[in-house]
Amino acid sequence: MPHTHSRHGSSGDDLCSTDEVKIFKDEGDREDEKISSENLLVEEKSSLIDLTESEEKGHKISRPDHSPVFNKLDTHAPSFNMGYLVSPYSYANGTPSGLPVTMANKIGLPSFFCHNADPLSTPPPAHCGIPPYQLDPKMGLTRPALYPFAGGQYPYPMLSSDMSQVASWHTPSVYSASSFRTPYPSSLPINTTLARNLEAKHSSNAQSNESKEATNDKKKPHIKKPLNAFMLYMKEMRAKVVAECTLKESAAINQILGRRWHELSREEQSKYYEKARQERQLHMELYPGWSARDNYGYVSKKKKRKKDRSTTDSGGNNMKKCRARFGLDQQSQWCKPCRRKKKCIRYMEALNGNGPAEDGSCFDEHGSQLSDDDEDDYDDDKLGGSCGSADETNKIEDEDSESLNQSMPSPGCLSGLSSLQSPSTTMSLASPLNINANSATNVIFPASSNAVLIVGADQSTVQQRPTLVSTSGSSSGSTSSISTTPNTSSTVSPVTCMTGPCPGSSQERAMMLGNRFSHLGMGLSPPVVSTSTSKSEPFFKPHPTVSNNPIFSLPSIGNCSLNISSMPNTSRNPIGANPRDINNPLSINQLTKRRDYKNVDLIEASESKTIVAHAASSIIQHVAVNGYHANHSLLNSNLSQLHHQLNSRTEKANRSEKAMLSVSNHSVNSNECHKESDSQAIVSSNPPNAGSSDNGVISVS
DNA sequence: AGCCCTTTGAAGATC
DNA sequence: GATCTTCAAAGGGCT
Repeated sequence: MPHTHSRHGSSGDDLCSTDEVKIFKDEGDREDEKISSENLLVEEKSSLIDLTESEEKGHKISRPDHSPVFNKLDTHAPSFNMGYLVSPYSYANGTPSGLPVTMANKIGLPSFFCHNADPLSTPPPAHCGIPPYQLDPKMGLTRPALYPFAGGQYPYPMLSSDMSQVASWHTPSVYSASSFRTPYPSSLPINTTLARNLEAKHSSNAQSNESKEATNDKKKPHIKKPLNAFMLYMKEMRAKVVAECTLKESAAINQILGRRWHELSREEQSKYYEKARQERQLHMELYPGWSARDNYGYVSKKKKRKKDRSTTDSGGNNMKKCRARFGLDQQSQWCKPCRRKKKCIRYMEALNGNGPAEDGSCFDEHGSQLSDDDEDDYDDDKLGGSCGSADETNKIEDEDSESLNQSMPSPGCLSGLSSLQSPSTTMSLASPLNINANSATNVIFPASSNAVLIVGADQSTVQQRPTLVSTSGSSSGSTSSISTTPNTSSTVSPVTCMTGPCPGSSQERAMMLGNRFSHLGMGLSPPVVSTSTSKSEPFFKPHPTVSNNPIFSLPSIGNCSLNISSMPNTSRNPIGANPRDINNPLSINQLTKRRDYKNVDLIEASESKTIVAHAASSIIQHVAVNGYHANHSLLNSNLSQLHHQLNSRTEKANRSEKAMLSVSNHSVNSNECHKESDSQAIVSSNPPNAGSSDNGVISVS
């Protein structure tokens, strides 16, 4: 039950805060719920009966005794009936309380149980004459249940046979049906979980055993989780957004919805929290023994299986290299490299897809640790990047002399890092700032100062790795992202600077990259204290002040005016930082299109990127030493030069890039979805002019 | 065909 | 207790 006191007590500015979210959570003890319910009624819901309260006070047994719902229905306990049929809660805004839409749908409730079915919003007394549910083609039982089950297989096990109807036990019509009042054997399990419990209690009972077997035999119905507030909101608003927008991709739509969710007023959100709470409550009532745990692994069963298989294959003895596989006496069957003491091709092929890093480059064909000398042999192969696996990641720290080129630029490495991210903190490096980079690939460019540049890159590796960190509109179609600290939120720039002591050695850099890479994603500084005296500090300001940092409000570079500071500071994935961001000029669709250009001039692009990287590095160094000033002439001029260099060197590449960008811009501009708020994050992305700044992008922002 | 992406929130799992 | 992980909806994109 919502704690309204806190709801009104908190500042209304931060709708996104977790605290506020919790405000609307009913979770918590039912004790608390009872205690606070009266206040709630007074404050918000005085006009409506707090049926939950009555239910809890007079009907608290519903869950503990696990008694079949039928019994409850049979008794016509008002509390129960109303508790189920009419939401015990009303909305603060006066919206008639009804069963949550989804649950109502789920159980086949007529539309008047839906919150927005105004004419019938107030449910008639359960005993009143009500059109048979069969008459309602849409909301009746005939409609597809929200929780899909095989024909007539309403997830409520007890319903089983006839109780596909029970789906309708919530419906007034059924409720009034005489057949429904037929006492249902109380011994029948309410659901599988409850069945398990009951069976446990009566394990000695043969009958119970039988039913247990039957339960086991029967395919366990999948009871889905109740929808949370946001899910309910999405469900309700998706169609609207789709109608408003030309977007069809759910990922993009979800971004919009996510943003709008945060823009919702407190009251509006509370409505959905209420709905969600009701959903959960109803869900609890419907499936008393159900736990979210029951669904764990449901989605990822296949993944797990896959994983297990993979683990078994790669980690088990099945994956042996030639020597271990065939033995010394059958060297004729060894692959050539093995015979030459090089990488085991068979082994690698078997690993197929796991990336070169897993080819066991640190191990010999016997799987034993290699000495450095041995490793050198393998280096000759140049088959494997040094990144991508945990082992390799660790290696970065261990190998002092390993060049960053080996340890960093590999997309495989980045990909591996990206796999560490939390979905909620996923931030792609693809930035709206990166509109024009030719980069088909990227590079983590180690600046000699406090900066690390992420710019264009070695392409040879990228080509083979569809998933990679994308900085400048990489052709990577996958969402390449880097984990960031949860509280970080800003748009990444192609050139990411890090606060903190400059790693003087390659080891430091490697460690920094290895250990702090997650901070790079959004151009945010890791929680490293920067030297306060450093001139470069303003340039490499840590996250909290990122919005005030000049680097995030760089002067426009050519036609690419950057105004990152105006971007919404969402607590999660910043809009625009994501390739799938609908505001991102390099949204997924565009990235997808970009793929068409990916291989066109890859070499030229790569070459250009190297130049860019160096140039950007110089700029960074300069700024680090001399400090950064908005409209920094050096920066601008260098960028300008950079741009021209790029123009001249990658003219061909640019042509295709521009063509693509034109499409991209068109795509973005044609997106009617951008409300004012939505467009906040849109970086001005004018079609690139031939002469100015389309490449500026890389714009070291 | 099946997974991915993307969002927020709830809840279980893990440390 | 804090953090991580999974799942819930949706549907186009991708493999």
